Amino acid sequence: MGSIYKSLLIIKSPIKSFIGFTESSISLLKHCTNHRLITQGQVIHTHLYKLGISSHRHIAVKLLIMYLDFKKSSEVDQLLKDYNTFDMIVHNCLISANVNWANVDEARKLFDEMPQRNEVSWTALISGYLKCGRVDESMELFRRNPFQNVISWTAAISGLLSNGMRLESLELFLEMLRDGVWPNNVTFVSVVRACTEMEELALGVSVVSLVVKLGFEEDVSVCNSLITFSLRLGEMDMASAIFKRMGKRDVISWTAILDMYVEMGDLREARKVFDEMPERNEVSWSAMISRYTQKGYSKDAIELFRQMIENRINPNSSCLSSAINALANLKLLQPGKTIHAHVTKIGLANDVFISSSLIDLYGSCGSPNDGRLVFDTVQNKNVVCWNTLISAYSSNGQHEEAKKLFDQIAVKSIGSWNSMVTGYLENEQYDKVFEVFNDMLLSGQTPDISTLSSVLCACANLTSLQKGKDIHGKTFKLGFQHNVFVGTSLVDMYAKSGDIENSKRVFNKMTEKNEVSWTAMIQGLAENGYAEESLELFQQMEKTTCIKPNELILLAILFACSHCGLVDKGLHYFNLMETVYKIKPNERHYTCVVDMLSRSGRVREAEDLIKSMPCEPEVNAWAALLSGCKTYGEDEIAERTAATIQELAEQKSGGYVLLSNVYASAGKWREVLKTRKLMKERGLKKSGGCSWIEVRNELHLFYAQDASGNELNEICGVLEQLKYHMLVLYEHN
DNA sequence: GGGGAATAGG
Repeated sequence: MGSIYKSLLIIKSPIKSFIGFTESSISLLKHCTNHRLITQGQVIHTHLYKLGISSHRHIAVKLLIMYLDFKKSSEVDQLLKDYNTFDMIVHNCLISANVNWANVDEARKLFDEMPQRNEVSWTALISGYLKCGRVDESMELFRRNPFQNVISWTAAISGLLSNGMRLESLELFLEMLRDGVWPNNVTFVSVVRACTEMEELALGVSVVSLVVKLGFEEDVSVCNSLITFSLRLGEMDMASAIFKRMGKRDVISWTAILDMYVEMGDLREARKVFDEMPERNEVSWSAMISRYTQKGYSKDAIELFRQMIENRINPNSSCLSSAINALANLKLLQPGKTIHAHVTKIGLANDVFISSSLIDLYGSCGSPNDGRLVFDTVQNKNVVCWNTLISAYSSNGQHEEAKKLFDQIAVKSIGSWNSMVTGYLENEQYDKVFEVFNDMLLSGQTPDISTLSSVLCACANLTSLQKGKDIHGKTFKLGFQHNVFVGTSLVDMYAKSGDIENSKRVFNKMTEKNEVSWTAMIQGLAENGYAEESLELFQQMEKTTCIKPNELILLAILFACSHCGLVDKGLHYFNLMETVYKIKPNERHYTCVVDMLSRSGRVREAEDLIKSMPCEPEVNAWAALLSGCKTYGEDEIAERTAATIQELAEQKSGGYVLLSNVYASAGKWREVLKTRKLMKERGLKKSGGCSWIEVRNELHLFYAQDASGNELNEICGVLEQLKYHMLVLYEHN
């Protein structure tokens, strides 16, 4: 960036004639075109005009290209007027400009008009057809091209590749070799990309030998594409070997190797490369920022984005969308809105990547309707925009809107289906999860890892073992049985359904286990009463892996100790939490310990703990304490605790529910009714309850809020009768 | 004047 301003100063300075001035002007104009520096380009134009050389043939062509690229039609018209010979070069410029604007038909008209054409005219049109997917027309032209050279071959090879015709492009490459045309560095770049996309390791290696034979092993671009090839095929050693023996490296080489460390899961090393890179451009910044976001380090991503702005690097659309994603993860609406405003200002509001990130941001921050506003302004919506808005609606419980959108999508992607599935899952509407899943299978869409994990999660929550087993079967059919996400979901599903044997079986067979997998198994064992095994597994995890215990694992451990009467062991782990594991116990951990102490009769200690808590105790903690008091006859503490619960009940709906449950368990039905009535009067609502039954492998769910009209009356009638019977029974006893 | 390599949303 700095160099262009210096060069501009030279032009402005009185030294107007030096050797190579024309060449300098041309490269400056090229620079302005490539970097979209329109104002600077115009300044240069004015100076060249004043110097009387703006109509110099080579300069005029560059000016024409620049204005064509900036779509400045009046300037283009003026130049064409000045440039009185409307020759082949001008024609070629106009053809390639039209190709860039996706006006290939206009380009064809110009091509047909030409009295004389050269290799450039042909190649421009051949690649023009390929760019808009009109392969047949392009190939027809390619076969008729009288000026076939390495460039037109390369154009066809890479064009076929970008149309997804990988095999055809490689066949064309072989044909080219048979024709006796030698590939150059650009050809190799395209061919290596074809091998990458086909994941053809052997073929790629033989291409490498050809690269060496023809002396391109020192070419930076070729090496860069070979690094990417190695990375995509998981050959990390090969990638770093190529990088190490490169005599010359550029930003792209460095960015590619940075990505290698990220792929290997070593973000710290990636950051080291990033910090040590001799040169960074917006793509390098963007790579680092987007990877931080993807791996869940949203705060680091935002921090890097801030530094980038401070360093006056212009963020590109990838960067902006990653930054917005990071903000969405952190639910930071206000800064997100600032970027939204900025994006609108610089004219990127229409970018599909940025727009879908914005939709996601508004959805994550609870404003799906603002996401809708963004959605409506996007001109070229793609399926991701649709899916993101669906997720935004459904994760905020607006299922009708989500469904309406979903039905409007003409060509649904796997993501569209998954958005619906995840939406219902998040809102605990498990029957809908199965409904969508069945529709999906009927439509012919194959589920992916995400779908199966979600559906298994629904099975786990419904403890529907039969359905879970069906899905387990499907994972084998689809070849996902070794996937870590699917495996973890299966472990969780079997554990939650009480089938601990199968849970263990799946866990032991898993080839890759992550933190979540271990958590699911440890938790599963603890909650199914296998406290000792759970503790053993925990110790095994600490010994054999480098996974650090998380909040949930420790909760499971405390739970296990509590239910097994291992009070001292439980207290031991509780004390290790902050000192060794560096995890601050939350209210749920405290509840567990309070419960543990109360159950074992150490009621006074339990009360002391609850009172010393740095966070607000859960109602459950008080309830555990109260039941401990009852068991061990600690009337004095019981009285205090009951008063506290009564007090809490005044503030929270959960308190009343708890209170009524406490009364219910004591058989005080009149008190229960009184509490319920009190809740109603105070406008407190119990959070939506849900129940279900499984009849002939079909799930039927009932929601508390679902019941309406006659159904509700019917249910209420039954309830009233039940209540009456209970009262009568109680009074008689 | 024509061909290409690194980053990117659900």
